[in-house]
Amino acid sequence: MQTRFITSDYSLKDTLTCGQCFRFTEQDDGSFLGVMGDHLLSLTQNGDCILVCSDSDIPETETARFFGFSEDYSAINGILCRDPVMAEMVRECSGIRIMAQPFWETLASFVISQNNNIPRIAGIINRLCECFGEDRGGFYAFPSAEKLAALEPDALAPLRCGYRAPYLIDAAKRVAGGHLEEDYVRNLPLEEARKLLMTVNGVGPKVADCTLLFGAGRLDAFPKDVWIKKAMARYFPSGLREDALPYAGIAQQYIFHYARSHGLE
DNA sequence: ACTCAGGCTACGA
DNA sequence: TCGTAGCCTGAG
Repeated sequence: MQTRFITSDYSLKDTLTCGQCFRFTEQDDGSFLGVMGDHLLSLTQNGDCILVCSDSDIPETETARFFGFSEDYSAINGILCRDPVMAEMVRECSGIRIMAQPFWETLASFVISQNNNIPRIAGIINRLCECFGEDRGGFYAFPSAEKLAALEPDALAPLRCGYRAPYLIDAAKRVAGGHLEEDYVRNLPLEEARKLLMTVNGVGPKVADCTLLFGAGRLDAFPKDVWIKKAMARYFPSGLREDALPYAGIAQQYIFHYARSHGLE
C-alpha cells in the first residue's frame, strides 16, 4: 500500500542519515529502503510530500510518529535561535527530526555502535536480524530481547561484533527481565534515567543518552561523542543557553550535522 | 604495519 | 575522582 504524508521543513535524507538509525539505506533512485518494526518500507520525498510504500497495512499515525512527519519544531527552533550561532545551524539543519524508534532496538543498536563506524554498525545489525530476527518474508525483524537474553555470547560470533557481544546479551537480559521498562525510564528525571541505563554493562553516558533521545522520546538528552565535544569547544565554549536545555537533543543533531558539513577549523 | 571508527570497562594514581 | 590502556573488527 502507498501513503502520502504532507510535511513542512522536513528532510528525509538528513533525518535518516544523521546517525540516529541504522536500518534505512539510500537507493540509486534517491529513495530509502528499510525496516520499521514488522514492516519493510520504501520512502521517497518530493518537496513537502513523502510517499511511503509498505508491504502491508500500517496506521498512518504509527508511521508519522516513527519518522516525525507531524512534529512541528518551529516553536522549539524559535527558542534555539535566540543564540545567534545556533540560529545559523538551525537555518541549515532544520529538516532533521528526531525519530521515535523502539526502545529495545535503540538500546541494542547503540551498544553495538560504541567505538565503531556506521557502515560496520549497519552490517552487524543486519546480521543480528538475519540470525535471530523473525523472517517476515523478504526481510527480518529486529530480534526480541527475550530471544537474545537466552543466548551465550559465543552464539553471537556470526555477528562479528567483537567484545560487544556480552554487552548485548546483558542489555537483553535486563530488558527481558523487566528491569528497563520504556515507560518507566521515559518518565524518570534525566540523571536518574541515565544512571539506570548505565547499570547495564556496556552502556556508558553516550549510549545512555542516545537510547533516551532516539528510543525514549527524551529531547533533553544530549549525547556527547568526540565530534560534539570538539564542536562544543569550537562553537559553544560556555555551553548551551539554559532555555535550550529541554531541547538539547535536537540542538545536538543540528550541531553534529553542521560540524560534519563545515568541519571544525 | 599502521590508524581510526559518534565508547566503555577496569585499573592505577 | 580523575585519567587512560586496551579492546573485536574491518576499511583505508
